[in-house]
Amino acid sequence: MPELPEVETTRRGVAPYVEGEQVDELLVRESRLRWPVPADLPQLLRGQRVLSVSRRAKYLLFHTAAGTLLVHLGMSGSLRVLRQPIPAAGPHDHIDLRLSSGDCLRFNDPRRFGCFLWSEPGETHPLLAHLGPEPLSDSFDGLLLHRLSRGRRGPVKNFIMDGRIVVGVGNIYANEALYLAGIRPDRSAGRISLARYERLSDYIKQVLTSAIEQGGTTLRDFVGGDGKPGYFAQQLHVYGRAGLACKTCGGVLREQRLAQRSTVYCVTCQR
DNA sequence: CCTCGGACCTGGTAGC
DNA sequence: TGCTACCAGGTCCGAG
Repeated sequence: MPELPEVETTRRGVAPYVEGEQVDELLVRESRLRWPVPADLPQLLRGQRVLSVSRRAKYLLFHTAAGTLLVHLGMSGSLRVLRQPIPAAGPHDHIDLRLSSGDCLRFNDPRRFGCFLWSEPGETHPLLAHLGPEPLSDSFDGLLLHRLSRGRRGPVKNFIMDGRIVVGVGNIYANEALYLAGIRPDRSAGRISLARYERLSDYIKQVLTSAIEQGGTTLRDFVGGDGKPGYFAQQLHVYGRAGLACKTCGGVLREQRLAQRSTVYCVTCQR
């Protein structure tokens, strides 16, 4: 599920239940995630108070005085808050974080592309060391995209999905933002003007912001029973609509694979 | 440095 | 109904 908006929605959903609480136990049922869960992670976390939950790119960061727990949801991961009585773990419920309140933060991830890692106080985890700016921050704009794209020949869609350029732009929103900006996904990044990059950065911000706002309507799902984080009720213009009519011109939306990812665009409205 | 393809996994669905 | 092939919201890594 997790594009940036859903990770942020998860953060907002779990933070009220986790912040200020002490970790009673980290229960690891399956340690074979994208990277092995460190064997000493339960010991490192036990008794620690979670001071805050923040987000960097698509990583959730649980800060404690002893260090920071890094969580990534990969392609299929989710975190849910469970209240007492805590239901039995089901398939793919790999990790439980038991809190002193009696609540439980449960990690489920069928594909196991997610991760639970640790970083010591004051050190930047290697996975976070070379990340680009947050898309919703002021340091991300068209000027940055224009500057970093000079000389690059690869498709602009790959460029904006490169976490070293800007983080958090996943496949769905890359497709959507390029459509809204009127830019063909396969155009060379280095041959796009500053004006068009300003338009593109604006739409990236807009589409992520509105998706986060809509994600906010599903917060209760993180506490409740079946816990399927709702998919964004967001109106998608192109993603998943190959072969259907462009909402602007009525033409048939075309599909192409870029970097092995499904890419949908309108040949008329995107140049 | 840049770009590309493969890799890691499981589950759902389309097609035969 | 059953089997197979392909696809899926991410992103790291190594080869060229």
